[in-house]
Amino acid sequence: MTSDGTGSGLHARLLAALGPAITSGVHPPGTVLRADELAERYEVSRTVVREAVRVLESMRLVEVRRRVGVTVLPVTEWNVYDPQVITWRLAGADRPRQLRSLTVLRGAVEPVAARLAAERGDAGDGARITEHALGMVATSRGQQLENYLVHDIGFHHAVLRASGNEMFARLGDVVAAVLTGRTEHEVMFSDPRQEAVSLHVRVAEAIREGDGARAESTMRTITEDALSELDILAP
Amino acid sequence: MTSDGTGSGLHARLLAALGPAITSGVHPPGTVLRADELAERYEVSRTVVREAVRVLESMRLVEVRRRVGVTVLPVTEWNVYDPQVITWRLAGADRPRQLRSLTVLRGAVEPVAARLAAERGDAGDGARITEHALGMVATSRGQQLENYLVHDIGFHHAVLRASGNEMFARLGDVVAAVLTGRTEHEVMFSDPRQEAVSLHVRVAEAIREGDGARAESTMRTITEDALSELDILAP
DNA sequence: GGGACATCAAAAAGTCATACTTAAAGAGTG
DNA sequence: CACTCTTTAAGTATGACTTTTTGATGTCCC
Repeated sequence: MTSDGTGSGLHARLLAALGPAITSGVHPPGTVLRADELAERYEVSRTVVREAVRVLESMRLVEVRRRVGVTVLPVTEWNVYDPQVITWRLAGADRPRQLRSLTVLRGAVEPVAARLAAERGDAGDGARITEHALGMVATSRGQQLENYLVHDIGFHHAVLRASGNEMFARLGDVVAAVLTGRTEHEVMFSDPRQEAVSLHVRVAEAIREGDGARAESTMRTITEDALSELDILAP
Repeated sequence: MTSDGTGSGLHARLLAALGPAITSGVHPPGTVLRADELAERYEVSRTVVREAVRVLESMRLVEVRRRVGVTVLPVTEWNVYDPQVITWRLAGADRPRQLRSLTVLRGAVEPVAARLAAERGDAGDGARITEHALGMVATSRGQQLENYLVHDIGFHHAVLRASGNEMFARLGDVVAAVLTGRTEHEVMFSDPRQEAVSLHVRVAEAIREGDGARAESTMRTITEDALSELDILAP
């Protein structure tokens, strides 16, 4: 398996070249690419180009019409929930905007997910969530950011899954990407704030106790903090 | 342009056959399809099959490995935010479950979107939203469900766009699909409830006045009503 | 003369068949 | 148990041909 986005085949490699090129604005909306030209430029067969283009089309990054070619669509058309598109955009130029959009989305979804987890989750869910919250506590001091991140991601993932809602659960990867990005790129030299850690523990408690309202409001504090943190970094 | 999902090319038609077949469980997870077999069954060339399969792969409905074939992935892998996947699932057997997931998602997102619309939206946004709310009022009596639906969709779409958040805005189509489905399939012989209509008007007012808290809580009432409505229909 | 409509040719994607390469699962062997 | 070897199905390349669409050319009628 290829751990990064780049698959094994030529089509996947072409996709990994074209996708970021489009989302980063190298080929701005309205640009028309011709399939033959792409085949020549990237030294692959038309077969390969067609497959990659079909995928871009399904992501609504491009539209392909006969006698015209492959036209890059405006951002408003893009399937911004597609994991690949999210990855490409997070890696590219409008990373800050993307990070903000996703954090706002988290702010809408995670508190509700926490409430549902408290109301509908079973003991196993509560245990998993608590386990990660405690893991965060254990790794919150002494420059163990990597391990802390694992538990942070695990915590949010577990809550989203425990909500029992499929759409929420699928946002786990998005949250993971945001948290990872924060640790990697943004300023986070020091240990995480103890206040943030304790909020996670309190969410876990509320969920275990089945207290939906408290789980929701506490989680809302967490997501609001995440948003303010962004505002401080990029006002 | 093809008004329905079925595109013009053979690959699109094959996709429109395979996608629903997978999401509806005709080919349950774990099923292995061979490309050659598909080409024969649907009487198309391997080129066409490959293009369709590549798209299914990018939706994470299938995984394709050499020497194995095209394997249908478990539901937990599917890109459930992909508009096409949503459409297919709404048209298929697990429509009720899908409708519920989406309605819960609406319940998380729309109230927050309404607050943001009130806090950040401009006069034009307010005007558009109000226009649709009034349109709902005007069409709420006398069996004008079709026109009512147009304004209902327009209202929610306008609020989501006015939120200024790209991710929220992209959920407009999802909401439209849910509302359309409700009108078409579920019991909705009679005129809409006046109470629901007036809630929309009040959200519009709150947004125009920049009252984020009121916009949020009123919208929350709307989405909670939508959820209870589902509970009544499918407990 | 000018606008509306029909016709036509070129361009680029769409489709197909074929030949060949490559990776990997599974059998067979030491 | 590890190693090799065969077989299988996907991956890639290419050439020939079809189809759609657009923009240009041209014609007719007002």
